[in-house]
Amino acid sequence: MKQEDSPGTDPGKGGPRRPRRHDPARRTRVLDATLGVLVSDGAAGITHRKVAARADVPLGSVTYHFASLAELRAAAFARYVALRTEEFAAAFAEVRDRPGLLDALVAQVREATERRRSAVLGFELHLAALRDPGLRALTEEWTAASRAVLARFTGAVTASRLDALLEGLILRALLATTPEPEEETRAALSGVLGLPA
Amino acid sequence: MKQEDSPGTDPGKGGPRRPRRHDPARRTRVLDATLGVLVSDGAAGITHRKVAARADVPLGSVTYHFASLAELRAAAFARYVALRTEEFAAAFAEVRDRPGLLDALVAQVREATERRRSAVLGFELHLAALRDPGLRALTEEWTAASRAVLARFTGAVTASRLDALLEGLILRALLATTPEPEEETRAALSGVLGLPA
Amino acid sequence: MKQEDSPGTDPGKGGPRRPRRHDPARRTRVLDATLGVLVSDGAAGITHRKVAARADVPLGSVTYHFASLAELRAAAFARYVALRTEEFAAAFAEVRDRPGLLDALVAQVREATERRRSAVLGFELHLAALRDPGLRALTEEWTAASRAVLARFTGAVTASRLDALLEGLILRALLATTPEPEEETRAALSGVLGLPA
Amino acid sequence: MKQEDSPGTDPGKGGPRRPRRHDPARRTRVLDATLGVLVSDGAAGITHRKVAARADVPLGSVTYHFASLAELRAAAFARYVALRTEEFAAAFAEVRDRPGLLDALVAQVREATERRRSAVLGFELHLAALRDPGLRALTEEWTAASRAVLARFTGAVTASRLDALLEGLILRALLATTPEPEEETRAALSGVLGLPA
DNA sequence: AATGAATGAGTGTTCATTCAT
DNA sequence: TATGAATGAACACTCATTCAT
Repeated sequence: MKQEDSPGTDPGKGGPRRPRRHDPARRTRVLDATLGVLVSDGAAGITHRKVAARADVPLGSVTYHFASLAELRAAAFARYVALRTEEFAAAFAEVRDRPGLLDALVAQVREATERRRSAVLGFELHLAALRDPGLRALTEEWTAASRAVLARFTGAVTASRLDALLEGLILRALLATTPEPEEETRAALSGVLGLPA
Repeated sequence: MKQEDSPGTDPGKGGPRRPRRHDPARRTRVLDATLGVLVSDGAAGITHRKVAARADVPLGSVTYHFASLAELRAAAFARYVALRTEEFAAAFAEVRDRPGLLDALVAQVREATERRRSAVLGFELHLAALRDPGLRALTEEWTAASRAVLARFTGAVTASRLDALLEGLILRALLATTPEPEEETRAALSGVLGLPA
Repeated sequence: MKQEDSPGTDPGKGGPRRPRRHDPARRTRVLDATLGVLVSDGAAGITHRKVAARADVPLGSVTYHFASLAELRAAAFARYVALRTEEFAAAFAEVRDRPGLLDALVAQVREATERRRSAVLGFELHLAALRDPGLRALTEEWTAASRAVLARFTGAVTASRLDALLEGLILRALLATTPEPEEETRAALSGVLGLPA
Repeated sequence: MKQEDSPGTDPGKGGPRRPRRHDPARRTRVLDATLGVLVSDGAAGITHRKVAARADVPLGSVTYHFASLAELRAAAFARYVALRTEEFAAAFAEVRDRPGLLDALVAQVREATERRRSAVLGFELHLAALRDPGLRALTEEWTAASRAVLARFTGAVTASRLDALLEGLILRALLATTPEPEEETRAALSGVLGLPA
């Protein structure tokens, strides 16, 4: 909270100093840092200072690239949706039939508990959008993209049901202290898919 | 340490003054005010000041009854679960058969969009519990209570699926800009219940 | 910060409950607790709550027995002086000659570093009296009593010098990270006493 | 987040308004204000607000330059030691022989009662260091510097005794309601110096 | 006589934002 | 273009004190 020494000198304590100028990836690095803060501290825990520290950029750099906290938050959520949508599509890219689809869906639930990070971000976005209609477009886009991935195998109606159930299953899985057996997850999804349990 | 106005006088700005001592229901009123703030501003938006203003009690009264914000938040969530559990049970009290159950479930989704308040509180609790394991006991208790209500009609396994699907459907319904037709909701739930769509 | 259960019941968690009425030693217990807080947190760190907790009496009991914090502080200092004066006199009660006096004085310095508590209290009183003339009478009384003890062996003038040097030596001893050898302490006091080093 | 008055206008209540930006000496002014508060109210009486008011800077400026109160306090004490050490050295700069040294020492005691300010600061530092080992380095540095000044005339051993006695004499002088005659002070110091009284 | 609920001023600290450089 | 000093509102929390019981 005070720069005692001139920048560029004293490479000594506390990590690399900052001779950084011209840093084209900075915007992206700031957004990734923002997602990190979002996971740790929630949407309301995002502050310019925390983001700047995590991205290792000067405080002024954050306010320079993003006019307000709200803009920063929205941009970070948008980046999350872009990343997550791609990831989701990739998870189903190799799927060829219904049993394969079921496997992939079950894996989604399992992986959510293994890497809470992404799931927490998703719920943060949901809750933020519940309050801020400005984010609603983003959540709809996301939902539509997810359904489109699933609809390739099932048709729109079933895709929609699957998607809702998936959401509910992931939330339950994240909150459970004793995890449900994977067979039950599989059976629940099978039912909606019209497959034998 | 500085008495700006004599008590009882100056009803001028900002509403009625406060001759209130001895107020046994105060704790509860503070909790209800906290739930109100929670709905408006989210878990991180809870502040002693907002709660005090909404409950029409002095600031010190909030900190007196709840040693910390975390304690206040936890107590408010606990009150929500108690209220919501009772409400949920009541909604299924008159149900006698599977078609009746289906009606009641569909009504839950419909009502969530009509009275966002309670649904938002539920998701706030979920997200808070995702970060704070201390709240996990409360969410588990809540989930168990909800499943118990449903299990009366369906058995434990189906109740669990219904509960997860219900959660997902409600979230989707709350976030949708164009609401899904109620028939689709009904059909999705019917599938899990094993009823003809 | 809230008494959930009726007093007298629940002897369970957190130490003995409080069936205490009629407690004639309470005033004294409160004062001793105040001295404890004084040592830990300094004169400005005294609060009704800390004192009440340490004395295991209800908050109201402290304000009941002592009309204000200042009164409580003054009473605690007075108790300290009474205790310390007696202790000091006792330390010299068996002294019969100058060499014995020297030994006793050196012991005072040594013991100050061993039991910082009393020394810290003494300096707290000095500093408080520096600001609050109302405490000056107490410090003078204390100084006079100390000098009187020493004067029994040395006459008033030397007693006064000894007392001042003792104060300085104790302060230095308390603050030194590497303690001075006891021989040096002995030599310094010897000089004032007119004894061969 | 709320601009009550436009900057530069309203010179009305409470002194001149603040168009002050760019103020490189601000850190030092804040430290001097802190020493002022320290003298008036003691170490525990230091608050950001009192310091800000005394330095005539906004509250945020104090917290900006000093990350915590403890840091502010430590920096203020360090500044005091620097100033006081220089002053002490200056007081003995012209001393050429033992009688001159005695005069200078007696003057130190006399001046302490005349300008209590500095003496009080010294005792505040002692007491603070008694509790906070982090300040011990500062007090040791100070003691070493003082002894070094005196040792120029007397050798290390006598310097140490003189220093301790000086401390005790000053404390007694500050607390006495009826001041001791200067001759007694002189005699006490003479004894340690090995000069004829 | 004794208690603890109640109150609101005051604390340290964090922060979004502005702006001179 | 980019930075960080600067500002004041807001925050959680502590507290001396008052007062109804």
